[in-house]
Amino acid sequence: MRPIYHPAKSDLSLAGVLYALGDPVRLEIVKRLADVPGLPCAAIEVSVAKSTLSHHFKILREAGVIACQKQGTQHLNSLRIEDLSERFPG
Amino acid sequence: MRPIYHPAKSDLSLAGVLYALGDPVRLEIVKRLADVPGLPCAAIEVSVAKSTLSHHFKILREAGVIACQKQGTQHLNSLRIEDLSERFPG
DNA sequence: TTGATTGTTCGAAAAAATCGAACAATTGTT
DNA sequence: AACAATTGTTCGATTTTTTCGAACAATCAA
Repeated sequence: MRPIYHPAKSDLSLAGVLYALGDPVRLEIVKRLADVPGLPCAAIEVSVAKSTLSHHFKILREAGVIACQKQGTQHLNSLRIEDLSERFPG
Repeated sequence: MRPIYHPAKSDLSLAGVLYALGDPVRLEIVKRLADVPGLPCAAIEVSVAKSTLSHHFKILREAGVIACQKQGTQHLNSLRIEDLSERFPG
């Protein structure tokens, strides 16, 4: 089990973050996480295959929008709000 | 010469706008237009073919990020800042 | 061990982006 | 008018990205 990769705050790019947010499914994920932090992937009901959903989480994670932490069989996700607002004020 | 299509303010979607902004070339265009409103397409120097650049402007236009006005042979572009900030406060 | 749960990886199919060439509209020049 | 120059769009082909289902991996519980 390798550790899950997360980019450093200084590595986040605005285009990358906007790209990650610019998909209806991923935006929905972010909205849900904004309301309820710590959700596992499976708690998001969207109409895509689970492999696609996994891909969307990866995009969000690698863009620095969310952080992911393994707990048992599930992955708990939360927004990196602080990092994002410090890196891109406004 | 048909008129150029622009979506109504009420038709703008957040995912659509973020999608339009989530590309390095389009983000660069928006940054340029934020500094200098009224630029024609040709005034943006980016490393893509002009047909691709035309496509990027179309994406931005149809997402409601920019407005386009024909003047002679060129198309003058500007940001729809007011519409965007009213539609998506914050 | 066996089965259930949660999520990832893989290869193939579908969708979107990119390019160059051809085209269209307008302006200026002869 | 005719011609060329400028600005941008449209077209078809190629490349890249997204999506899916199936197989796989990791963890927990009985």
